Amino acid sequence: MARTQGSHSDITGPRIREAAIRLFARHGYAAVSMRQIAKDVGVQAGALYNYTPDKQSLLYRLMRDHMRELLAAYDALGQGGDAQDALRRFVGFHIRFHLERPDEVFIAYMELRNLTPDNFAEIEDLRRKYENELEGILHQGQQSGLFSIADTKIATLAVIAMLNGVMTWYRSGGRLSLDEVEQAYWDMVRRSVTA
Amino acid sequence: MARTQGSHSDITGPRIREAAIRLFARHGYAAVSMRQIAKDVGVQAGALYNYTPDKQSLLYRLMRDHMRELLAAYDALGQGGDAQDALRRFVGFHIRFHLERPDEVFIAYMELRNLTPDNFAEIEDLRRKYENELEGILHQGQQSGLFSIADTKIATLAVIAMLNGVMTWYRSGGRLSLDEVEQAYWDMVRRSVTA
DNA sequence: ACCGTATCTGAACACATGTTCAAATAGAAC
DNA sequence: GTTCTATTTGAACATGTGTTCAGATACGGT
Repeated sequence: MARTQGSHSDITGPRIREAAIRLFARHGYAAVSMRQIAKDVGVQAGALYNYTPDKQSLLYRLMRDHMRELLAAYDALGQGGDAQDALRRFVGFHIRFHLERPDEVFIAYMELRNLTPDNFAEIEDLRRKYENELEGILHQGQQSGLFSIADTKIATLAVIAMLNGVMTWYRSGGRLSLDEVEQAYWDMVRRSVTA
Repeated sequence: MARTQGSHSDITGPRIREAAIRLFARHGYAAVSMRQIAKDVGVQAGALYNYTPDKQSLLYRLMRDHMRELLAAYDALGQGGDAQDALRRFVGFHIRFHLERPDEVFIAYMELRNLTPDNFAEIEDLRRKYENELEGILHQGQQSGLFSIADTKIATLAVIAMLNGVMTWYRSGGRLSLDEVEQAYWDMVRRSVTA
């Protein structure tokens, strides 16, 4: 026995991605075996190697694609307005983008230590690019007198950490709507940097 | 060959703890084997089982003890002053306590998913207790008109997330002193909740 | 000096791991 | 209908996993 019905690269490829994302997010990269992923897809373990050279690359590509999507989506937002407008745009974007992909986000910042040094460096580079977008906003607001920030680097990381916290508890259909959550975080972020 | 020179429960026990903390923090619970821990201690894998019934309990006790220490240390801080004083005390305590134990902290919130359901529930209970301390402060400040917070539950988690961010970047001997870091975070936290 | 016990070793167990590959087959192209 | 190739299987490989345990040994008490 070998090739099964309905087998095709266009189908199996994405299904492997989806299964890996779900399983890595749920149990962690190290705790998930190639056989578990294969079983979830409905295929034997060996078949996975038509789509990834090894387990490490599977993780790396997941994270790399996620970070690229993040940067591309933020870029597509466009610019305009003053620093406060830009900050508000950033907060809203960050919350919504991340809540739409909880599994990818979880992986992207929980599995960094399971990347090889080379892969780690590349992902870190992408992450830095995103942080720089926020730091640029804060820096500009500080220059123009709109914000009052002791250290823009600290503030950047503090704001991102604060926003990331939303993923540890928010569940759609819960007590608060997405708009209410966004409003609450925006209030806190705005006040934490405003002069 | 068997029992080696200088072997004693009082020595090996703590060394196993320390090795497990370091290795779990560095590579993750699932990626660290009992043999690696044993090698780090300078002992055979079998010897570990004089100190822990199994690998899971090793992780659980690490996290449980850490959370208990956290709660005990915060309790020992004492009370007094208004909500703003209490909040300042909380911020300073949280930053300092967590920066003193980066490995334990890392484990305590990265390895939750590797706990059995029972163990997970117990750790979550302790974490909740700690969060309630902060929520109490915010709630009291809101009642007394000192703070202006839309939702104390969100604010609690946002503040803790913000403070936890410090551990992702702070290194002693870096650009900023501990006092400067504490001051910067306190400024942001205060402004984010103050009326 | 001897004994008893706490402590550790080393080997073993059964099973899981990532990865490779010849052989088998389903679907596309003609 | 035949051929060709992309795709999958199933078995195998070497190594690693958590855990157990009989036997060996060093230390504390007498």
